Amino acid sequence: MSKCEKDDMLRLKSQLCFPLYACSKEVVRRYKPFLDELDLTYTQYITMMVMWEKQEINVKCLGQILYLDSGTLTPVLKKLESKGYLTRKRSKEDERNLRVTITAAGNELKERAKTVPQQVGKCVHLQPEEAEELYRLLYKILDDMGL
Amino acid sequence: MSKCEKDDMLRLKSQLCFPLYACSKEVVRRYKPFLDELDLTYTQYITMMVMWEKQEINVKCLGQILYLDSGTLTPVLKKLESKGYLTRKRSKEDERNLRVTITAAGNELKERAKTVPQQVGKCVHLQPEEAEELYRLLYKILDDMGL
DNA sequence: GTAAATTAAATTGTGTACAATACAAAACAA
DNA sequence: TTGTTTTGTATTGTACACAATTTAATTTAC
Repeated sequence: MSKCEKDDMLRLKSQLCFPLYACSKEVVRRYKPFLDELDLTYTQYITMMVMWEKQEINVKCLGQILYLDSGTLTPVLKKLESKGYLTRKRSKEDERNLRVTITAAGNELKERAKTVPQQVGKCVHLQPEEAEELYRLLYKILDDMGL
Repeated sequence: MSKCEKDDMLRLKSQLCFPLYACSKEVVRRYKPFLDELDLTYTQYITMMVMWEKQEINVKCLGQILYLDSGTLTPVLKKLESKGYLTRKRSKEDERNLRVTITAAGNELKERAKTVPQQVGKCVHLQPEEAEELYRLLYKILDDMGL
């Protein structure tokens, strides 16, 4: 077998986009075993995180927060509705807006999800200052690219 | 409309996984206009980056470098083969291995792709030291999670 | 030397992502 | 007003991403 070591992959390694892409996928993968217990996918999980916070929101707004469009959100929200965690209803004032509202069951799920962040955190061994710096740099890029 | 500002999204913002996930997607999106000119998707692009470097490799090996499995790579490689950028052939020594080899056309594509990194780089305004630190932290996480 | 285990790819099924399009409701303009 | 534009959501089509399964080839264990 030829060399599989990741030495002199200068081009790939020099791009910054690649470790970002790979790291994102690997970290999300670390969530899977814990989210499986809640029968949630990662996308459903981050959607519920917003719902726990906001309780009620429309799709556009949700998409701005999650950096997702209606093409992605519509099926996710329908799935979460079918699981009984939220309801979808057109706004009376403006029929274009779809109001997404969390249900009691949705709020109860928060209790069960409480330990997920810490459990995943155990898989990523960064010093607090490092995590903070990483956090700062990622948001600098995000803000910079202009939501 | 209710508040769409991303204030007090403490939960979402405190997770580190989320900015990683969002940032990865947004940066990849920045590649699209440039990759469109080459008729390459992002996944095809990073695959070609490895091929430009290695010239020949098997699928397993490629997957380890790109953090992708055969389920993702097989269709990508077939697509790149149909575009004439590489060939796929079982290894003589071990028929289980599929050798992926870059073609002359594949190598020629490298010339046209040369400017992509700098063009995307213009969209992300990090200081060199910041980029280096981000790079270091991402690879620390990746290495830490054990390829 | 053959059965069992392992390995590498491919296939299948589910779930994103997102561009492009469609469509209906609301805002705007002449 | 009535026609035009904009806006919010849904739909369609393409392309990942990955777990799980399958298949075929090689290795191993005995």
